[in-house]
Amino acid sequence: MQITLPDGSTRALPDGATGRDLAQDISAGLARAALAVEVDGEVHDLDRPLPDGATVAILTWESEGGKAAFWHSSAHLMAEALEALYPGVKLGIGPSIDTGFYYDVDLSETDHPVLSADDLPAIEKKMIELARTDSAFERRDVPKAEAVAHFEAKGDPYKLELLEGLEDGQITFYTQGGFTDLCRGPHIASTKPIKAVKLLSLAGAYWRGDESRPQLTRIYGVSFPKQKMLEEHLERLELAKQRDHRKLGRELELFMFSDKVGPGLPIWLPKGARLRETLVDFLKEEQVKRGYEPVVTPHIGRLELYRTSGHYPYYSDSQFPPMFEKGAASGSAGLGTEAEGVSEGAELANSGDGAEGAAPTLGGDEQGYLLKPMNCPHHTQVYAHKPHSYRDLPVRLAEFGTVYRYEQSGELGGLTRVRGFTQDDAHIFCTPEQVKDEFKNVIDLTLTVLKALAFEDFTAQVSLRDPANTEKYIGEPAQWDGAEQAIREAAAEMGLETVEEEGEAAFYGPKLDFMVKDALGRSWQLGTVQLDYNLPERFDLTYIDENDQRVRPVMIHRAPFGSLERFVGVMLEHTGGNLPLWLAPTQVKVLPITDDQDDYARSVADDLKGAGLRVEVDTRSEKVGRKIRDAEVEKVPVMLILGKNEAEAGTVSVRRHGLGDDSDQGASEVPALRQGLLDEIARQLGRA
RNA sequence: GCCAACGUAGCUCAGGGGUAGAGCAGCUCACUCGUAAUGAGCAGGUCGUCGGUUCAAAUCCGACCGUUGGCUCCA
Repeated sequence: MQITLPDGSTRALPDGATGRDLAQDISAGLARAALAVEVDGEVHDLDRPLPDGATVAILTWESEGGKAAFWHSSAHLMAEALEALYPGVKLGIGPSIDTGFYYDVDLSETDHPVLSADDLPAIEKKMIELARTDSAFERRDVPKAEAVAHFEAKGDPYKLELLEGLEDGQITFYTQGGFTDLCRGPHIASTKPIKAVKLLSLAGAYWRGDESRPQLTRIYGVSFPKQKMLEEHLERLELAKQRDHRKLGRELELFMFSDKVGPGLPIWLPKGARLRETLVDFLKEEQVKRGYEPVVTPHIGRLELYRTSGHYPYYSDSQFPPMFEKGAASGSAGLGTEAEGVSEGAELANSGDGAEGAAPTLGGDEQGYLLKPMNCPHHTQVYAHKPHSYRDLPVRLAEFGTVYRYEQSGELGGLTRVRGFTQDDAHIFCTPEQVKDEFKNVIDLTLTVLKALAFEDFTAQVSLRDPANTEKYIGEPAQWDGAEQAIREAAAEMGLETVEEEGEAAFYGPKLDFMVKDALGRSWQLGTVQLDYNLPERFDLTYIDENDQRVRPVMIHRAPFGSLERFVGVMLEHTGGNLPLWLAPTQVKVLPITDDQDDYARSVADDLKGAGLRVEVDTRSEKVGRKIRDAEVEKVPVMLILGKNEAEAGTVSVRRHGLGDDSDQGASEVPALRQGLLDEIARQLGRA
């Protein structure tokens, strides 16, 4: 038979040859490294016969598919170890993931129902012991009835439930050693290559991700073909922790949290506020250039506003409970408008079944106020305050609006998931024909912002309707087709590469999201551009078209940063806290060598401050070495070292963060330095 | 919210049934110094909160508060 390799070349093999035979045919080294094969795009076991005419790639540890097979096999190995250590354990699912593998297990009927981190080393040990037996992973087709009988005998309800969703004739078992699992595969050939295992963490995980189902114990782990690779992996995890924005935020004194203020409510310290304001100023300028008009709206709004928008009470479990006016008819829970009443409401929500239990009532006519969970309802009122002509459109209303959402306590984390945050929000009201140009305008803005921050590894995702389920979306199908096409074209014309995801659109419109990964590899959504057919309808927004007809505008929600909090968090992790000059809270630190130079240092600082730079002078009674070290630790981009020579010559000696001593000792003139820094900032902002 | 771990000085962490310890940071003094930590002294904590066990609790138990990882990667 003929097999095509990824490079297009072909090879003739005897009928019934397997992936292993192919690897062997290419080279003995490849055969040793081979973990699995990719046959016409699908990953298979090494020892399955290859179909004639297939395109086949040999997968090693270096490929994603190879790693996936390795880790998936490691999950089975862990399951085998668990069965050996904890007889009676029931197994959920155990896939490979991007960073290793996990298995969800139910230990409730074993003699060790609660697993703790202390138990993990024993499981690792057992896994290694089992791996050394060099047991083959054997695949077997199993009739459904036999599979059901197998798991009934074993008493495993989870596997039985999984079987319900599978067709007879498509069911396979894999066995290694004394362990057999329902599994589609693929697997590596044997347990032998699994040389190093580390079980990393334990977590509760609801069966099938459903809170109403039993909670299983999820064990996360990672494994490698060499001990050294595991050590390197653990080192990388340690290094990633150094870049954690929570650690950097504390060390650089950017932000904090206070138990007294409340969980998930970040407090910006002076240096963090400088950073934040710099970001805001930059974006405000870019927005003005692009035709946005700033507006300012209150932090609360009547419940009626949110009933009209549809956010209340529909999303009430993700909102802080409403405030009711004193003496209002509904005061059954005794909530007043005073601060005490409000915080008590929040506590109620915390101990109850979400805010629904906490809200005094959810009656349809309650008068009261809601802390705003988004800015759009307010902005519709700005648009609605006067009639609009098609000649006015698009109307672009921008506000750095602080919003509050009652995230579940377990969801909170650093600056990436908080309960109070500021969106760089804007709402564009336009005609359907303008949608494409508006998307282009927003993409341009977003790319400008990401470029100024040297963000390169982000992905842009276009979220489309689920074509199989069109009735759950509001608006005309033709409108959707047009809009989805407009987004695609806008992205293409702006040179933005996108991935498309069907079924990820909101019910009210398609969207374009910008996603990035944090230091630990978790994915976060930052910027977003969302089309909305819903709110203009609900608020009865209109404009008069050229035929003197009242028609609906299209609304676009957009936030290039998403939230300032999350954006700063992710940016700190990307830069490791080494912020670009334009953004650093302290841009320049002046370091006089002895106090004889203090006055000169202050005069240099004043000169630079006059040009708008953020400058500090270190006049402590310390040696320069110490002053430099502290400035380096604070990650100040520019240090100016001033001694007797500089003071006499009227020059400065420049040291850049992270670069050590530079060669121009004492050689820079202050005006040239000042201009150089200003030019550098302009370049970073794309304004050179 | 649920599962697991954690919570000791501003930070990093040690200790552990007999009422607390280090380094750094801070303050004072001396030192006036040329590219990543000058020295000495001083001060700083009701060991997250509340309750229980005990002659005695930071230590053991419970509840609560908070932090962290996970609960969306589908045999």
